[in-house]
Amino acid sequence: MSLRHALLGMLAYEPSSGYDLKKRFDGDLGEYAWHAPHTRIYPELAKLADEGLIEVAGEGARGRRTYAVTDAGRAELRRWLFTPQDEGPARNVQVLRLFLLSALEPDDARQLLRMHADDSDREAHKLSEIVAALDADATPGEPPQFGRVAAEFGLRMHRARRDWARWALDRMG
Amino acid sequence: MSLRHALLGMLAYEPSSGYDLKKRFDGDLGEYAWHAPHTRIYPELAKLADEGLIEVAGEGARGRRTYAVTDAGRAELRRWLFTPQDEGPARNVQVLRLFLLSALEPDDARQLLRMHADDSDREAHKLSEIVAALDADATPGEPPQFGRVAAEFGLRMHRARRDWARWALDRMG
DNA sequence: CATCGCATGTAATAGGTTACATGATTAT
DNA sequence: ATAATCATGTAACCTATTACATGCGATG
Repeated sequence: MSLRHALLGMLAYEPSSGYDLKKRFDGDLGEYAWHAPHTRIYPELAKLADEGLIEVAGEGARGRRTYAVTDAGRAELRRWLFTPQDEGPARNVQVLRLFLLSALEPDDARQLLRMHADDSDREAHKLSEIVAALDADATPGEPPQFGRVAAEFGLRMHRARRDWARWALDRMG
Repeated sequence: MSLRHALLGMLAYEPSSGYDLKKRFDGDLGEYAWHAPHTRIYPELAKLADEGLIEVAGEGARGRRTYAVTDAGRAELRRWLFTPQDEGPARNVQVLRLFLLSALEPDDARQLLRMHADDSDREAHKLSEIVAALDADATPGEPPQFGRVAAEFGLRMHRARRDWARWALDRMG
């Protein structure tokens, strides 16, 4: 279960309320990395607090509770991040689709590969624009900008997928 | 939910029993693409049969039921494969870990990136050996071997991740 | 006749989604 | 005033994991 670690990580970065975290899940983080609705966030925060991994750091208007990680929480986050990926069971729709290509007629398979290639190409362009915008805003000599680093990851993944699909098409003749 | 489509796809490839499918999930498919335990396979097969997407094509010893896709099932599979990925909510542990790098001290982040790089390098080597073995066995002029194509995908993904991690390390100084 | 693999199932629990609900504050 | 947004919650339902269970058939 990664939700708890996503929450720990975000709280380690800065103390936040459930509502703050929900907004982050609605943004980049939720789009590319991990998503959760508020109905899962709040109970999980309660559980984490119960286990002493986070604590209420302040209360605000409208019942707002700001949480912060405890030392135990920070240790758990580090432990998780440094545990070489057990990965759990595979859940990769993209790769699944590849495996299922073999259930299709060759013509259908080719058409699908072309779709994959186009799709990745579009995503790669989208990301390269994001990357360019981030680079334009960056002040030189700054400490590592992790959004930039994650975007680069996505960019490279999509390019690799595009190139792979083209390679496969080429190979099928 | 992709399990139903995984099952449809495998049955479209060849009629099988729940037990046969379970074994496929325990192999390559389950390791790289999608995993499911038998306790999810059987109920899902029952549901698919109920909806008329598959049907019992034969019964064997020990209560064995062999299922085959119906025309409706084949149509649903095609529809799904050709629907440009709605993808559903993000669930990507790897990318999540990247986002959470920002919650760590720079030294820790560097160390983790090095772990990522080494990890991917190891996986890439593993896959390149598999690919080499597949290529050695291949008879030239054969129709597309999809296992080979899927392996190539994995290989390229790992290489891209490795190169990305090295790029990130380089960028952090 | 014992053991292993085949073949399917139930039950308990946990994790995740969707719909519905509510009250407080800020902005217009 | 009124609407928008902040902020949290309940309940019903579905999906997934894990542990436990059972009986048949082939092999030695």
